Amino acid sequence: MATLKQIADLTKVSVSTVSKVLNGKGKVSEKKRREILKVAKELGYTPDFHARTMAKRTQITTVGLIVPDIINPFFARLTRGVEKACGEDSLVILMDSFRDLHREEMLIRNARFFGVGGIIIGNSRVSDDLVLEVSSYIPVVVFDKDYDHENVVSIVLDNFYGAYSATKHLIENGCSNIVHLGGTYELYVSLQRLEGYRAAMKEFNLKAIAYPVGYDEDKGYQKMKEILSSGQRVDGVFCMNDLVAVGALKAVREFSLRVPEDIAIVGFDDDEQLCEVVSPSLSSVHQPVEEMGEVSAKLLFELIKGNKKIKRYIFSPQLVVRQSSSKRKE
Amino acid sequence: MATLKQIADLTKVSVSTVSKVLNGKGKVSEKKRREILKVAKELGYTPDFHARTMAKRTQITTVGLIVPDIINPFFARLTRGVEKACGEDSLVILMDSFRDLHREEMLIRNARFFGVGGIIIGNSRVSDDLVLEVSSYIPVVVFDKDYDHENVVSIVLDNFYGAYSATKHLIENGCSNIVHLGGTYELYVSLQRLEGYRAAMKEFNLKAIAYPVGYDEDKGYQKMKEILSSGQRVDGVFCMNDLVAVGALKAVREFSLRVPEDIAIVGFDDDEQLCEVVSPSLSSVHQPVEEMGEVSAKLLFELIKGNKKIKRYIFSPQLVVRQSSSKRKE
DNA sequence: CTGAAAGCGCTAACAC
DNA sequence: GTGTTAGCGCTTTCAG
Repeated sequence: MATLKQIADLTKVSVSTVSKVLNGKGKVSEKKRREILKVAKELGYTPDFHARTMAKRTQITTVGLIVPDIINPFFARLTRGVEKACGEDSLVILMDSFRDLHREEMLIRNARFFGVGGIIIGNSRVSDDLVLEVSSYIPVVVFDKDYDHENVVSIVLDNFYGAYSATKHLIENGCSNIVHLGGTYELYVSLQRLEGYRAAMKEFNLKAIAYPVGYDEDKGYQKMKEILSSGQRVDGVFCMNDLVAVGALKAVREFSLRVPEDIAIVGFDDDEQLCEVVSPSLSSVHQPVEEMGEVSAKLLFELIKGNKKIKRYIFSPQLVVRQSSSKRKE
Repeated sequence: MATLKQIADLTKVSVSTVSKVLNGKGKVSEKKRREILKVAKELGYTPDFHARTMAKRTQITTVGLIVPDIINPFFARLTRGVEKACGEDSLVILMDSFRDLHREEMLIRNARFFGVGGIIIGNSRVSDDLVLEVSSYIPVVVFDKDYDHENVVSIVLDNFYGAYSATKHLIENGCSNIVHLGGTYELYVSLQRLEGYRAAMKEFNLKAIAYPVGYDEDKGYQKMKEILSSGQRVDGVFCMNDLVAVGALKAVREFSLRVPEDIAIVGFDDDEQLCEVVSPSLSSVHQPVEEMGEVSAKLLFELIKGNKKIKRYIFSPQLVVRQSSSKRKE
């Protein structure tokens, strides 16, 4: 790597003169300037990033974004949002844990050695201790869970409301035997959605029937098949996420039942790529993921700047009605 | 930010002693060591990344990964691969151009000021001039196109072969009136796939009928509807990508034709999330994207290390047969 | 054991 | 106009 000094030696001037020319500052004779520019180009000179940020006061802040799985559209969208919030003067260092919790903790713990100004943890499963530990060194943004530490802000989605409105929608569209295919209950998010579902059912004096199912298509498929085989009366299904819903949809079709006429289905997350491709298209509770990513980055910048006022930011999900649950008023 | 000097002052020792303790090097009296560790923790000391990389010889190499759209599963997978290749000692700076060519060029041009060791350009539309310009400063890995410059290596997929084998597969499964819904022909990739299709058709003395259609679902849907409305005989469709194929599938279903019995369909890219969710599931030509990402990172590291021997790396796609084109032998 | 000193590459006063 | 100097925060000889 070419350095200022090399250029200086080659052109018989001082380092500072070279620096001036290359940065277009101060006055330098046209002759030297030409010579310097020429040599710099020949050498393919590129200023050393680290040296420069050390010498200057003004740093480019880099944010460490830790996701469990960049292939998952949810996190890809989140990433997009974060990227958007980083204008010209911030960089995103992406760290994928490949769904390995151990690796994830390692990444979080090491992040501070990589010169990031702060980190965004796009996952709700991190241990509280780790968050607290890391936040004593650098600002942290986390999702889905509140922390009362001055270097941490959390972004939460109103899962309760999302589940509530999805369930209510099913009810208002004529369903009365609505089951909930939920996530495993050790996850906070799953519990909140379960509660939202229950609240809506209770409000209309309907019996809540919920199963902890899981998070992928097959889980939804298997459980739904089981339910239908058992002869249990069902005319509506509210699912933990879109994948589970797609699985349920598959099972319903196998039983030659119509969606939404016989059974209406609503998912959660609103992965458009998925919801609009299946037929009938799937109604789902939309999370403003991209916006959430954008806001998390902005809040991180605030934290880095020293603004300690913000503790959390709540987003409201919104139901997107598609074919799988509409026109069902009887 | 706490510095070594602050700790040194507070503990009445020299900077170098503090450095030794914090790095576990050299011999330091137990008493001082304790004191230093204690103060360091209190201050929430974190070594300055830039200062450290400057002082040490051993740098963490960071790779700049430029993608047009991280939400697109193709690029998400590519990113995954790159991440995988970066072990403990490399970081990925992700830069999303949001499909804005102008922004993309800006990102590529600026990358070198961010201290990256090299960049991977996950897009085939960049201008040759830009690639050449940037590669005079830092190593570059590009896709789909060859360059004869010592600081550039390219990763290419054998699109011709992929298209050829997909088409041949359709023929061998009993199709003879096979149309190709292709991409726009200004894209190199589209042309290669078109040629592969043609080659296979020619080999079996069948008439090639190809249309430049585009890249999204709606394009495939519209064109297929048009074709079916026209009464043209069709029993097989080979599409530019999976989205187009899904669109075509939709159109075929609307005409109450069976897939694959009446019309078999094959896509390209093998986006599993998509292919396995539609029904019937979609056959597709698989690109080993993740592996491509991994290899591109590895080659970039070679380039950075000074290995100038590798110029390009070719990947072979592989057909994945699913319901939309199978069991059709008559 | 401990610390002074040099230096990584660059910037920014401040002299000349 | 141009060069000297003093750091930025850290690591690493090398004396003591």
